[in-house]
Amino acid sequence: MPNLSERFTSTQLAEAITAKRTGMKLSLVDVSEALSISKPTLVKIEKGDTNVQLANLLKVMEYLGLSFSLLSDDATSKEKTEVSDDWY
Amino acid sequence: MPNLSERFTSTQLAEAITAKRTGMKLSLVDVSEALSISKPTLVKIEKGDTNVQLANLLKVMEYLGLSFSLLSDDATSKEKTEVSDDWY
DNA sequence: TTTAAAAGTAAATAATAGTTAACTTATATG
DNA sequence: CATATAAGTTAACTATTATTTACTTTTAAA
Repeated sequence: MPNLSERFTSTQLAEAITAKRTGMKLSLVDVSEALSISKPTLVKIEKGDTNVQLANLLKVMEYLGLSFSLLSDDATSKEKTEVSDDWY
Repeated sequence: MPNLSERFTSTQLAEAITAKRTGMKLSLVDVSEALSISKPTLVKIEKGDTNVQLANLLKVMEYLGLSFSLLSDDATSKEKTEVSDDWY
């Protein structure tokens, strides 16, 4: 059973993107051309550089079928809790 | 029971950030000064504008105790699955 | 209602990410 | 090995985001 409350670091995110892209047999140029972003920018994203536009990261993730869910450190409990619509 | 496979949109992320900040009784200026980012940038983030630096978003999230987990659309199943270390 | 604090906006400038084009390693594969 | 494809890098230039400062609007409390 996967640990659903695991935080993701930007490095892990970058690794997951590369893994998903290569698993889909897509080259950097395949993806960069499909999304109209440059290869150096895509390389930055896959290196875990956080000095990139959020919009570019989201385009890449959507194209590869990756998405986020959000976790909130809850001060009142020891566990991190999933943020849902009725959370706030 | 929270739905752990729920995708988050950038709008929902923005709303969660504002909710967490106000819940912590912090003003925009409190956060922007603590993180050395400008108030207009923080407002952009809280409006769900994705044309912001990932680094700035992550700083805000970390400060407020929010983090991501990653979901992968798995082509072989109907469910989205959590990305874990042994996923790729 | 007056005041103060916070939220939100705007415009000019500064800072920096993104693009392009070319080049250099790597990694297969015939 | 030789060749082709992909990965990764670099530098000059362009495009865009971030900052600063100031202002307007909203909210809430006295």
